[in-house]
Amino acid sequence: MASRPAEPDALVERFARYLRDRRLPVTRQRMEVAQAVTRVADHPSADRIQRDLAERKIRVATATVYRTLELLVQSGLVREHDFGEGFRRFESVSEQDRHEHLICQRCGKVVEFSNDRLERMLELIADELDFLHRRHRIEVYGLCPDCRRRDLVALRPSGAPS
Amino acid sequence: MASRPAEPDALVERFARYLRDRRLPVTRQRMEVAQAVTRVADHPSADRIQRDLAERKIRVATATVYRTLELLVQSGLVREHDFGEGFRRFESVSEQDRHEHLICQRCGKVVEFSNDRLERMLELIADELDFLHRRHRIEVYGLCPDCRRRDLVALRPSGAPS
DNA sequence: TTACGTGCAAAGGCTTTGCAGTCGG
DNA sequence: CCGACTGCAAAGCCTTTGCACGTAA
Repeated sequence: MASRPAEPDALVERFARYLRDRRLPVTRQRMEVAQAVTRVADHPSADRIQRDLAERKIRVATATVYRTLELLVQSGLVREHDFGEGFRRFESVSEQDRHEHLICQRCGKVVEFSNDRLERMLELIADELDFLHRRHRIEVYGLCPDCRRRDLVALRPSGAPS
Repeated sequence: MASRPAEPDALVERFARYLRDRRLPVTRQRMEVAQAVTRVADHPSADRIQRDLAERKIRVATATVYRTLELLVQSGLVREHDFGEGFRRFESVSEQDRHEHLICQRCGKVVEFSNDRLERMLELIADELDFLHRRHRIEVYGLCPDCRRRDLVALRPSGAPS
């Protein structure tokens, strides 16, 4: 179900092409950030991306990380999310791959799912209300299988849950 | 379709009861903020609420607005939204009233809609993935009828859109 | 060469926190 | 009275901006 991120190299390559098409410099930093977005699993934040690069001894300034992410989003190669955590997350998009998210409220894990009927319904609903549908997002918050199980176990021994 | 906010007085009253039940002080500021959330249309931000109160010559500190909103959210009487604008919005909830949002990307207008099938589908999908569904949100971004029309008009006269 | 990018640090916008004074129950 | 709240200002967090220097093409 859940889509794997686009091949890192594929995204980097497409980003490079995007930049060249616009006569924009293809810099080391831009390529590194693009690569990190696909390399780091689970919808990384800007900070997470920067730390991933740091671990690999690649120093890129915070401002550059943000500026590059903005370019990636504009290019359509990366999707931006706000799960209400106080910071944004990013995710590489392999085209024609629409999917939504389940977010675990306990451990923060993010799982993807897709359902065509769901997507189409929203377009219809927008249409009925005379809205021009451009994009949408669907997020389900709850407990992932692991945390859900852990909850049950925690409840069993004695009496009341916290 | 779109639900009207709960009667202001109803919400204030229920909030007061909520506080009393927990032996928490029912203060003037708390009641004013609660009232403002339902009075101000269109999913106000904390700032919007504070300014609404200021216009009515009611001075409530920013911190108090935020602290009260947190209580309101915890009480379940108010829903919190993050439409990715860099700030949060709030909305009073008249119970058993589940609805989702259409957000105009041009003028920021927010329209509500509800669709039971949609809601149920998400519960089913979560279930299939062994997730415990607690809540979800669905947001459609696009152009409201007005802005959509304005766009057409703007395109008609001569050649290219801006 | 030259426009555009990068790093750095400072500034910004929203939200939270610490603390002394105040007030609801 | 006492615990909880309020206002105020400062601090926090993520993100953006200004500017001098560096670099892709």
